[in-house]
Order: sequence, then structure tokens, then C-alpha cells
Amino acid sequence: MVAAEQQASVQRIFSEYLERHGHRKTPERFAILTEVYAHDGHFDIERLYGRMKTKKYRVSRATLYNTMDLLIDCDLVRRHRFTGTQSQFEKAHAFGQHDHLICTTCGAVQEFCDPRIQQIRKTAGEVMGFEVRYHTLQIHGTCASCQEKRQLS
Amino acid sequence: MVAAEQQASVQRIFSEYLERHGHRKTPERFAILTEVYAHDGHFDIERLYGRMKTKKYRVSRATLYNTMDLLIDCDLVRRHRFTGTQSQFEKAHAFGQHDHLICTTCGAVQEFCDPRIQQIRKTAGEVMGFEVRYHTLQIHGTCASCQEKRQLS
DNA sequence: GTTTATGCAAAGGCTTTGCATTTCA
DNA sequence: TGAAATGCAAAGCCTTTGCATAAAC
Repeated sequence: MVAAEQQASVQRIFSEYLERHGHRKTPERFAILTEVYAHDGHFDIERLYGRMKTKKYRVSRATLYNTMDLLIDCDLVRRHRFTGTQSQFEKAHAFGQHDHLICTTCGAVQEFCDPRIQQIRKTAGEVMGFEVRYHTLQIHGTCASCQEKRQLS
Repeated sequence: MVAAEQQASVQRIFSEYLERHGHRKTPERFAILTEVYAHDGHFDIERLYGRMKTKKYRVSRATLYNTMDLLIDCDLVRRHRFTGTQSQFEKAHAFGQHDHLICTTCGAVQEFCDPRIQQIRKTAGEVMGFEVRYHTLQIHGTCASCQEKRQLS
């Protein structure tokens, strides 16, 4: 799927979600969604705020926080709490499920993918009578680069 | 392992850790470890602070935060960031590895265990040249109780 | 006797809240 | 027109920091 198609797709999903829940379709909300889907990777509110400030849409931080909640609720955005108090966000639609390796030394975040996690999700849900919506798997340790640096010292 | 043996074991581990890293063996540090291992389940700093205030040892919040960092560093305590900004902690020694189901409706946290996660850890580490230390797997969704309530309404 | 840890309070950083103003329906 | 969203600034909450005091080594 090319970027333009993806934009159209997520805009439609968001629009239907807002309608279904009786929320208003404000230009700010769609502008935020557009900006979120214009980039790959993780971002925090401050970075998103900065990116939008330099463009046509200047939205308040409060609106960014509110809109993130909506986008998370309709599964267009995922929230991560890697470390510290600051939340990291990431677009979640039409992307392969992936999880994260987090280096406890340098803080770098790498992505990886293992289909076996789907089995675990399924089993856990069945055993506990839990309706699974999404998961977060973080593997913490030392990245290859920091392992090398440690050897040298 | 009975509780007393476990206490002795983790106290020794902590003592050796402090020695190895040139940290002082203060009574506060051991009192905190004792209190942490006196209870099951998750706790936050405020709860731990409250529990210790009612007992012989009255420690400052700053010392609790500092000591948690040490206990995490020597793998006696695990930190969780389930939701919100507040960290949850949990003793980590001599307990079966487990992961968490988190209800997005009521916030309840259930534990579950699936040995297949070990394979994923292993594979991810090998493929990415990553030295795995620990992982956190959270499955988010709706718990059985909240599913029932939703049906009724 | 030094150096490190503690305790207290203040500062910090991210997030939420309150309220006046705007705008969608 | 009425209800909901926005923007701004203030307030909140958890956590970290600075510094004087106390204690480990």
C-alpha cells in the first residue's frame, strides 16, 4: 500500500470511528492523524508538537493528548512506555506486528518480529477468559554495540 | 522455599551485590529489601512508603527510589509500567516467570505464564545479537468480568 | 577522617484539568 | 442555538535533585 492510499484508509477509519461515537470531526483531529501517518518510528508528544508547529496546523498540547487517546481507542495508534515517564507513540495500522528490544545501557530501541507471540496471545486469552486487544512485548538487555564497548573497557 | 529461607537468600544476594559494587550496606537498604520480600504482588513507592512508616523503619521516598534502582540492577526487583506514569514494582527472585493481562476497562492486572516466551527471548537475542536480561509482556484487552458487565448493558 | 547515603524540601518533567472562546452539528 | 472541542495556563502527580546532616568504612 502506498502512502497516499494508507492516508486515505486511516482517515476513513478515523472518520467512521468519530461518527460512531458521536465525536466531532474537527480539522485538528484529521491534521494530527495525517502528521502521525506521515512518519515512521516512535515519537513523543513534544516531537509531534514541534513538527506540527512548523507546518500549517498549530495545535495545542492538550489537543494532541486528547487526540492520541482517540487514535489509540480506534487502534490507529499504539502507546509505548519504554522507560521514564514519557509515553512514546507509534502508528499502528497496516504495519506488521512487531515488538521491541530495549538496551538498558544506551536506551536504543530495536524492532523484531516473532509470529509465535500470536499463539501466546491466543492461549492466554482462552485460558483466562480474556478478550485480547493488543499486546506489548519488551525485551531488555544489552545491544550488540554496547556489548562491544563493554569488552573494550 | 519457605519465607525465612527466601529472605536469607535475597539478603545475601543483595549484600554481595553491594560489596561487589562498592556500595555501603546501610540498614535502610536491608530493611527495604525485607519489606519488599514480605509481600506478594505489585506495589508502588507510595504503598511501600506507607507500609514502612507503620513499622520500625521510616525511610524517605528518595531512599526508596534509590534503593529500588539498586534492587532492580541486581535482579531482585522488577519494574513495571502498566498504565499512567506511576511505576509498579514486584519482587523478582525465586518466582516463576510470569506475564500480565491488563484490562483496559477496569485496570485489573492478572498474571499468566507461558513457557513459549522463553523461545522468543532466545531467538530474538540470537538474531539481533542482543544479550537478553529480562522481558515484559503485557496483553491488553477486556477481562472476563468486564465482558459480562458489557453484555448486561 | 573521608566519602557515601539519608532525609527533607524544592525543583523538574510529563500529563491532566479548568475555563473562556471557538466551532461543529 | 446548544453542546463539544480547542487553546492557554495553571495545577497535579510522580520522580529526581540539591544540600545539610548522619553514618558507613
